[in-house]
Amino acid sequence: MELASKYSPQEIEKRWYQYWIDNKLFASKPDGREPYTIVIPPPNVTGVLHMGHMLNNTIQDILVRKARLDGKNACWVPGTDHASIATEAKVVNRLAEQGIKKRDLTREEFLKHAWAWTDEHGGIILKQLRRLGASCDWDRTAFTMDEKRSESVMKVFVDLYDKGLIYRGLRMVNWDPKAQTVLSTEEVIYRDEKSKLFYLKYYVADPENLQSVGGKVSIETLTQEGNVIHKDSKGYYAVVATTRPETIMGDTAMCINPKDPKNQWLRGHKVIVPLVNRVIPVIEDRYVDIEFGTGCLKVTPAHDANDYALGKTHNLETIDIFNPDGTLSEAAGLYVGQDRMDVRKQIAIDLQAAGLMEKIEDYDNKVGYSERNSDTAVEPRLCKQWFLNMKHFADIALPPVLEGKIKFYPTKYVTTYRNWLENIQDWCISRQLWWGHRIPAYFVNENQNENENEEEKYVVALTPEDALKKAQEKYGKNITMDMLQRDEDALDTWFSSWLWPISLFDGINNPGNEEIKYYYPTSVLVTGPDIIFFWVARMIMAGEEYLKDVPFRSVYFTGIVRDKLGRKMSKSLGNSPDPLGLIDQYGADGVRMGMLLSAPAGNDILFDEQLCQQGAAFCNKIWNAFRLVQGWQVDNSLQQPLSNANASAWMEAKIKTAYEEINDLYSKYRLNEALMSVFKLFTDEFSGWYLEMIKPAYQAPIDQKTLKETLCFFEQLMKIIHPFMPFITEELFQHIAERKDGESIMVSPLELAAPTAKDADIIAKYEELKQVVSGVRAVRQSKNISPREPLTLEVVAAGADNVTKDEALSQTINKMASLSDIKYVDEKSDGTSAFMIGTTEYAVQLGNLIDTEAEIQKLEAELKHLQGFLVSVQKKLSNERFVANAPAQVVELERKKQADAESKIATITESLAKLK
RNA sequence: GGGCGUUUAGCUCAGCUGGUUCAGAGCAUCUGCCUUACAAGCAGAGGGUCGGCGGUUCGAAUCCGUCAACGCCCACCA
Repeated sequence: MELASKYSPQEIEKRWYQYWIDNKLFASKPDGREPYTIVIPPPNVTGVLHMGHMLNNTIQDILVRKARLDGKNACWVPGTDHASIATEAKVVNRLAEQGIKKRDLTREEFLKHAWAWTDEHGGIILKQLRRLGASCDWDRTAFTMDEKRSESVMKVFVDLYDKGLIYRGLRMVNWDPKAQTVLSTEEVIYRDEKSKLFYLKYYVADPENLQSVGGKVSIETLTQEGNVIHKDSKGYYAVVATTRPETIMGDTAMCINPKDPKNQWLRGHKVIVPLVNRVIPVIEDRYVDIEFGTGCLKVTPAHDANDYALGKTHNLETIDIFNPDGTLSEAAGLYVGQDRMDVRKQIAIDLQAAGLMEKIEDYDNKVGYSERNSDTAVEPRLCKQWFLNMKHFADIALPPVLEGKIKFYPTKYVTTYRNWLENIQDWCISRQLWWGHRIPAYFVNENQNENENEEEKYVVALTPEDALKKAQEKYGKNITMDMLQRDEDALDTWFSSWLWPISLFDGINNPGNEEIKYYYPTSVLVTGPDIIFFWVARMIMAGEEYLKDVPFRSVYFTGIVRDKLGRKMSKSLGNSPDPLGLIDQYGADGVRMGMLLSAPAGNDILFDEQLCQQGAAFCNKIWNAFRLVQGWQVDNSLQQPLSNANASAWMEAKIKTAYEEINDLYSKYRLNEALMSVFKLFTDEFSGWYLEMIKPAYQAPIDQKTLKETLCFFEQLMKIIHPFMPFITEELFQHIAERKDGESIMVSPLELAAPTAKDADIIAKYEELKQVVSGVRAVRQSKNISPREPLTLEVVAAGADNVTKDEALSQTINKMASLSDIKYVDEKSDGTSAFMIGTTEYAVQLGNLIDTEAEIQKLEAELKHLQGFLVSVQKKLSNERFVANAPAQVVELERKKQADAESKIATITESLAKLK
């Protein structure tokens, strides 16, 4: 069969993927083998594949394929996440484009649209993963909102409520005015922002009493005591610095630090909120930072978490001036209906016009934004929500990581994890969204009348029937079904994700079933450190709570994929390549290698398309190496030459040794290094040296044994490469030998013995051999001699153990270095160029090509280097403290270095003398 | 403000508990080769005071201290 000289992946990749699917090679069922389980971090159901997914899923596929090759029962479970906020926002936007407003729809109508969108876009991303070669068990594909997963979520909610771990409470929470929902603290990201610090005038409401403050002292005295008193034509006033002037309508106090000498004069007084003209008390609290601004703080209990705390302590009124969409409410009295950001601009102007603005300064501020709506600032808001008590979960989730039951790669994230858990806050799990798992709580509304102040009555139950029963037990027999109203809110997406490793195997609905027992705990989780709190930690919590065991044994944290300049990939920069386009261009194998080459665990990867090119080139290399081997004609009458037998022994030793290293790297998740080892093993050792050693002369046949061994090596190498490059390796695996239909490299274990001391000896011999060959080649290069021009090599005063003394090895040297002869001499001839390997001198006869002057220069340079080296060694050895303190081995080594250097110097000096 | 991490060749990184000529790899660069497997290739070569300073030690890229730059995470300074 004739193979093209260039490897073209497109057709081959498509064909083998179909073959794997047809033969159910990705499918897994519990059996007697050791399980190896990975659950995919479910991408958003409406998402599209990006470079981050490529990296993450390439890594997972490599690990899964490696496990499969090692004979484990590998199971990689795919699925998607409903991503409630993101998806709901997309649906809302899409509806808006059609002129439909969410609020005009009923919940059911809205959900119909959402499901339509999901069905339309859902799973596109999973299809794209197939192009990459992802070996997921597709029959297991799950969705966080499918029946089993939803049921699990409901059960867990009810269970945790019954355990007293879920509660409903009035808290200051983070409100996203765009999505109009609450967010958890983790979903708020703080960004530095250049903003303004406004200094507002709060006039003292009762100036006539000022002098009496602090015991009938005068203004002058107060000033002398360190008070900073402001006064203008309109009277005395305090100055309050704020970044949010639009919230003054919600001010219900001004606060000073009781120890602040600047503001003693304000104690016990009342001040007037500018523009609003409301009179508010001056309260005192040590919370206030004396150094910040003027030391006067406006207190807006409804719109700031700290102010809320102050309000509670000092019994202040709470005025909520915002509507849920971020516009000003009736309660504000001013600017009603306008957006808070517009009001901020406008009120600054109005304050200034009214002479109520002392000054405006530039200020670097931190502003919280929704993790999902990065353009909308989060608003602190007071409302009733559902919370999960995290203290309990932190207590059960910390030990497994600290004790190493779960290993993090890289380990530095253990600290991050611990810090978070040790300072954890309760998790707000309710969201004012429709797309998601509806909270199974039922409010009992006896008079069918919403009243904020009335104490809430509710029950939590799996079904309306259960709810009714519970409600009757709790609130009396008179409760009827139509008095029950199910909570409109949905749960935070992560409240379903945290069950993922359990719910995928139905471990909540069907505890102790065969699958959960077999596949759980999963082997490894591959994900980004950005969701260590959102997801990783919470899965550990759920695992410990429901299975009393960790959800995974290791976590491999990948980095962020950046462009080669280190910038994040983004649509606006246009620096994010289209993953499928890359696969079209370089083949999936090439792209996989490109992704992996620069991706140590936990480091950001600087993606450079060039690396995909290198991957594609490697495929081509493999392809052509195979072309070479399969083109050889066998002559059964030929005996295997000794040189081939030796080369074969060497190659075997080399593969065994490399394989051991590679396995070690796998175990440490150092996949990029493993790939590099694989790459060098194939390119340098196998193709560059071994194949060249055994390659028959042009059109000459090869002996059967060598060919058989070579094909065996080839197959072993394909198996070693397979996890990284599944397609080309499957293709060649099928070419190497007759395979039955359904056979696959995927499930053909590679069993190699551990390397022995004998292997190490062989490898050492061949390293020396390579050095001799390279030495000769270097002489050729520097003298501009054709690679094919036969040369004679002299070995000066060769010991019995010199490589060239071995018949087989010397044959190989002759072949690789194009030598016509190797001669053993006591003294090298005239007209040679020499080099040293260890303490042996080799000389290439050049006849009249020799340039004596250049030769002398070369030797003198080397001599100088050696003499310098010798001095440093001697210095060490003449240091008594070194000889006394260093281990004997080390001293011995230095002695050997000294002896070797002296011997080399002698040789070179002699050569120089001769040349001169 | 607190914590963590990084700094080694032009680029990306490896160098574990100090001691093999330890200063490495891949890519890039330069030079020579269209040698019938592969020019997406082969052969050869150059290139670094291991961020700065100080210390411990017979010996430091490696351990300690300190400074600097960069990055990440956490934190209620309006």
